[in-house]
Amino acid sequence: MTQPLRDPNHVTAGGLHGIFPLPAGRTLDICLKLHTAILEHRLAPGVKLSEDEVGEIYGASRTVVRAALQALAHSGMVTIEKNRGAFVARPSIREAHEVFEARALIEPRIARMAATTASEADLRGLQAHIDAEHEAIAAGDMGKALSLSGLFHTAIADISDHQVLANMVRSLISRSSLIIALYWKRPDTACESHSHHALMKAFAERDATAAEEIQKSHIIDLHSGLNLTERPHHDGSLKDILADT
Amino acid sequence: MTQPLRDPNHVTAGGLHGIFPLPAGRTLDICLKLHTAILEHRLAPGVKLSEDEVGEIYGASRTVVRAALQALAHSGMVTIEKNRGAFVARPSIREAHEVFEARALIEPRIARMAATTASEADLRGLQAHIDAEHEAIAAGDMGKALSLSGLFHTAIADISDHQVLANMVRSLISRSSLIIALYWKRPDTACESHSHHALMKAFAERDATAAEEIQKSHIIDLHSGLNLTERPHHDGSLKDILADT
DNA sequence: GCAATGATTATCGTATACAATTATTGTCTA
DNA sequence: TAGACAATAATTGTATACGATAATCATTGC
Repeated sequence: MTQPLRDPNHVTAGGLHGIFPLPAGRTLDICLKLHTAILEHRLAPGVKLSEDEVGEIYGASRTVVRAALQALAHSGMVTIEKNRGAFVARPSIREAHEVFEARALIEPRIARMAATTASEADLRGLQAHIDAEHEAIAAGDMGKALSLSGLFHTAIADISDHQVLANMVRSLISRSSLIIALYWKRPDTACESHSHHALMKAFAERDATAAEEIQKSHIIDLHSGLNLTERPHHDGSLKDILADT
Repeated sequence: MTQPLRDPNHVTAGGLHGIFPLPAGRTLDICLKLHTAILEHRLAPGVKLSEDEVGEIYGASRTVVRAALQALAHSGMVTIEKNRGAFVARPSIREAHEVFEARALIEPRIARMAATTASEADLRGLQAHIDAEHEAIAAGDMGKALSLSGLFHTAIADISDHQVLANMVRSLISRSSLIIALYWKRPDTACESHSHHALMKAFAERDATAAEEIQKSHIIDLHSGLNLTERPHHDGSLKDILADT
């Protein structure tokens, strides 16, 4: 009988658990809310997250907000600067390369494992994920579509049943969301969802080798879809946000 | 010109930076002290880390101790249970397998990269590491020897110059220390240091492929040196500590 | 007009106090 | 004596207050 990797009262809700080893509570709530806001590109890289401000929004004291921000810093989504505060992270070009190199190493292995462990219910869940993604694209909600695209990868990680690697993947995907916000070439391209379909097919056929290779080339595609030759256009400061008007 | 991955005031001292994205200060100090204490097996898995107690030892208030414990929880060295407190983590058998599987995936790649990027100074540094390890073994300080053995792997990760993967390796090695404390078969075996020698040789010859394969089999060896069939002998509770007498 | 400098303001770092929860101990009863 | 229950003690969760640091802006001198 296998025992859980961490304590059971470490939340398992929402599907994006695991990166935050926090007991359930308001701290975890704030983590999750900020996390999804970043994943949906409603919080741009570089935006300042003042403790007082966040605390007022969510009705919590600075103590709990601080803990949440530090947790987010550990997962790489937030940068904390001494005596200056917390900001939504702004991954460098170098970090962008490294994150996608790491994904290209880990995720194909994850896909291989998931291909053998996926249940029928898992496959239906993945398909529902793809459908929701299409729906969001049709509705023009690009933030949500991108978020779901990432969540598809984390769902595979969950299916693989390798919690250590799955947590790494989750962290990498969260950072990828920031990287895409900063460096994505074609803002309105339908996000490679045909790769996701191909993966689904490999899973359905229990073809582990195919799943591994599809995932690898998919991530290399994503990597090459980035413009990593120049500094990002806007850096999150108010000046740059309003520069277009 | 490459820019640093994180903010420069995120400490770079001591060689085990990187897992703790904290600004320099007392919180980071306490993190590092507890971290090395765990790595040197002076803090056994399951030991309770009371906030008041730790705070009194290091002369800090609970606020800063709490932050340190949460940081350690994020790197997987500490488990926090709601309303019960923080404990040195006690990795399950399953997690032990997963950690070494992850290492077997990532570290060979790291070794390959390090073989091409290592400078002469890097090689001298690694050799010094090995020497220090031998010295500790000769002095009978097994805790320090084991700690240095792990630090050898993190040193390679640093040399590889891939910060994202290097941080993952650091976290995995820290957890490996706990796993070894719980599951190591032969308490007094000279810890495979001949593998480290072989790696050094591959680095010196710039043989990336050899380095990759040596590292892979080295980690598989470590994995197979664990007794992962039964629950750990003692779990940190008084009952189990005194059960032998 | 522009740059340097000093006071002001806002924000973070830390300590401490109180509330909530859990663990322990002592007592009672079957 | 073993088990259940209640009171007590200890520890964590959270809020708030104070001191320290950095950014801002007005003022002054060139």
